[in-house]
Amino acid sequence: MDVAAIPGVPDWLPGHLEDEGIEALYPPQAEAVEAGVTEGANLVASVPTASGKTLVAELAMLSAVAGGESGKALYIVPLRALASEKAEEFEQFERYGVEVGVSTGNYDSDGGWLADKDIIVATSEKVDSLVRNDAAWIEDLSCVVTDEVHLVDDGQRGPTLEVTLAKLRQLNAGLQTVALSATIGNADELADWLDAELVDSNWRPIELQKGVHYGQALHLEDGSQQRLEVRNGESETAAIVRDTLADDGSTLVFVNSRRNAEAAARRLSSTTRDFLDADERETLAEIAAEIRDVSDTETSDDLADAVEGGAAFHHAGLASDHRSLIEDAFRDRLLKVVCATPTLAAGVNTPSRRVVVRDWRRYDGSTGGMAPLSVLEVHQMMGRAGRPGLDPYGEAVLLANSHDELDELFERYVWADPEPVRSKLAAEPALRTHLLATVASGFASSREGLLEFLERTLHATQNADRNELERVTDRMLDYLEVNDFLERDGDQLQATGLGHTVSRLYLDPMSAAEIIDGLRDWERSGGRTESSRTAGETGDEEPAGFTRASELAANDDGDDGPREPPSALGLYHLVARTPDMYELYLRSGDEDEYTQLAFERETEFLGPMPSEYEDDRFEDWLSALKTARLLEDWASEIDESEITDRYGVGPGDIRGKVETTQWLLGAAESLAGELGLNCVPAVREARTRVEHGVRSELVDLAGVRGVGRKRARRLYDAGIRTRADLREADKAVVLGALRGREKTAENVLENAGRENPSMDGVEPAEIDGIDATAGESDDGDGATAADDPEDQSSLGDF
DNA sequence: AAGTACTATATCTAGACAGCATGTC
DNA sequence: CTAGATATAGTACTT
Repeated sequence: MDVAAIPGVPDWLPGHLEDEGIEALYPPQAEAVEAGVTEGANLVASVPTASGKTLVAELAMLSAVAGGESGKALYIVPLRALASEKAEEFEQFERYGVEVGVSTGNYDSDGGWLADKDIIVATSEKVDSLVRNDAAWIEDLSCVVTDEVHLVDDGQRGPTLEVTLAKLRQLNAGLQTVALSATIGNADELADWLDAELVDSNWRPIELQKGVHYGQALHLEDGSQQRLEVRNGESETAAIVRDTLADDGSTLVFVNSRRNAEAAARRLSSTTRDFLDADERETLAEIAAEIRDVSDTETSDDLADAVEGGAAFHHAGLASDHRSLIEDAFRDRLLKVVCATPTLAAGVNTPSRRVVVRDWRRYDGSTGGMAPLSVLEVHQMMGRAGRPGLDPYGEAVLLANSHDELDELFERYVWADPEPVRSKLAAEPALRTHLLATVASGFASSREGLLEFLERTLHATQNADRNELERVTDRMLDYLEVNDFLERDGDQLQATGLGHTVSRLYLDPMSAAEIIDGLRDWERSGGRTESSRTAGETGDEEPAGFTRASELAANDDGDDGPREPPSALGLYHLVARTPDMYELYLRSGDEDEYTQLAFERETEFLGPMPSEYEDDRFEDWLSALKTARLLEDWASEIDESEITDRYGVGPGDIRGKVETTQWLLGAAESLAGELGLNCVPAVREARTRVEHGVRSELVDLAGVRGVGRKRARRLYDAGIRTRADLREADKAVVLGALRGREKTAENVLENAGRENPSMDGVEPAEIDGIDATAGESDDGDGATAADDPEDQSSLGDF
């Protein structure tokens, strides 16, 4: 189809597309247009990665935005990183007056309110949250596009997407719904659910050959074979990487664990190293240096070492700066190999000439062994092969080490159709969250109303039998009522004040209940007590250190009155055991170590400690303790490298934990405030400490922009203890504490509100323990966290 | 004594969304 | 119903 023939789009669009070199639509795009996607029709497009889904979305959104006075389009993505990536793509339309905005949990576009934007990109949870909080512009939407809609199959996050789409469609009867999916077996059911036209196609702009390597040959799905020799002492993967490099192509290797990714990258770097020219070596060395600057950890070092040889690993333990450095270097063809966990299969666009799916089984504790990856997941990985416009074709390869496995892999993955996508809504965690939110934001006010609302979900489309859904619904309504989030009056359901708060805070009601119980228990019991005793003990013999409150004595005059506030560790533990925080893995030896810690610090925990004999619960509780101590270490200014070492995590994991803790403690503060509890200041302090990674005495200083944990400590040690001190202090001392960096010092003073921050002519004072010439490089803007990676003064992910 | 090659054994396991408030002349 | 790669310690053998 000629671009000039597309109906319903703005006048400028055909010219724009031609400028971009697009003269004709790809077949699936043309099908979408014929199905009316530019004329308001609902559409489900099930097409391979990189086959032009984005243009379909753009056509839909632009036609919707251009059409009406207040038309507005929403683009829903599964990951924050995709939100920014997509928004950047859409910004090409800003020159035609189409404003693009982003909204995710940690980032809102600057330059005005979302209501002023024409296209808004957001994660599904953010959209859900915006609906719960009555964002006014939601009713102005004329088009919603959902990317990667097959993720409704995900047990954890799928229900959110499903319910959110149902809500958007209920709010706005005329809403055009476009859903983009990977190729799946039952796209027709999704179309059925969304009352949509269906484009179901396997067409790709670049040929993709799937195959299996076995022995000395690559067996391709078209029946052909290529000789691909594995040399002595060389791994199969290395042989493929070498073969691809001989043709000047790069390889993406998917493996099943972080450790495997790191080991594979290290080994493969000796293969790739031989193929680098002098320029590449130099640029890679620069990138390696940037990587080391991101964080001073072993992970960072290992990554930099591999990168110097032209290989890299990629997984969620990396800091986000690490990840984008790797992604960019791979796109620029500097890196010849990236060994990745599934982060990269679902994440930002990083195509490659060849893809090797090295591991097709992954450990799964719930099945007690290695479970095969789903066909969809493997196909998603394979779909990364072939860079549009750069490669003549893509190849995706599985590895077999027996003839039987060769056959099995062809059956199981190469020739197989992806599993059908199934709604996971009828599960307790999903329903307790979404039932409460649905009632709280007024979509239903009775059990029948709820069930009627649930008719709009994919679950209802896929399941004729409503029994299961009703059964779980009833159980969860009881749960919500018992915990005082919902009130029932006859048939009527109403959210309590608390229920509204929980829904708006975006907490799992079970997390809220845990937090509320913990905080209340603490206040009721005077800071420690019976309930912090091991539940399995009868109480005749109190463990040592059990009666701290009596030692503190001052207010020990009864049941009420001010209490000793909970400790940071206690609060971190409280939020760490909530279902909204995912658990750290307990390694061998950890169990003993944390059991001991649990008894040493018994008085600090909020709520009862489960008995050691309740295996599962106790283990979860210990795992939360491990997380809590990690957070406490972070909030005690322990070095990042020490923490990654001690807990066996990567720098990215620390950031992730810190971020979740900030959110949950923020929520805890709101709940405590609403319930009139006394611990609000303690909660706030624990949150601020974890946010900046500082002890309490630095909280004020670390709140100054440009001052992170390291700089705050240096300033403090130089005698500057508060933001106010910063406004008054001797500039020489400030400059000395900041290791002689003038720009940094000026910026910090300015951010602290000092009248004249200029450092002209100021000589840094000598300060004990600070080497004025060491470390910190001055890159010009001085006050950002980036010039001193250890500062970690900002949490920005983008 | 140090290096090498090999084997037995222990260890460990993917990912990642969400609140709020509020600034500055 | 279902494990396998890697790190590490240990061992035998060579140089």
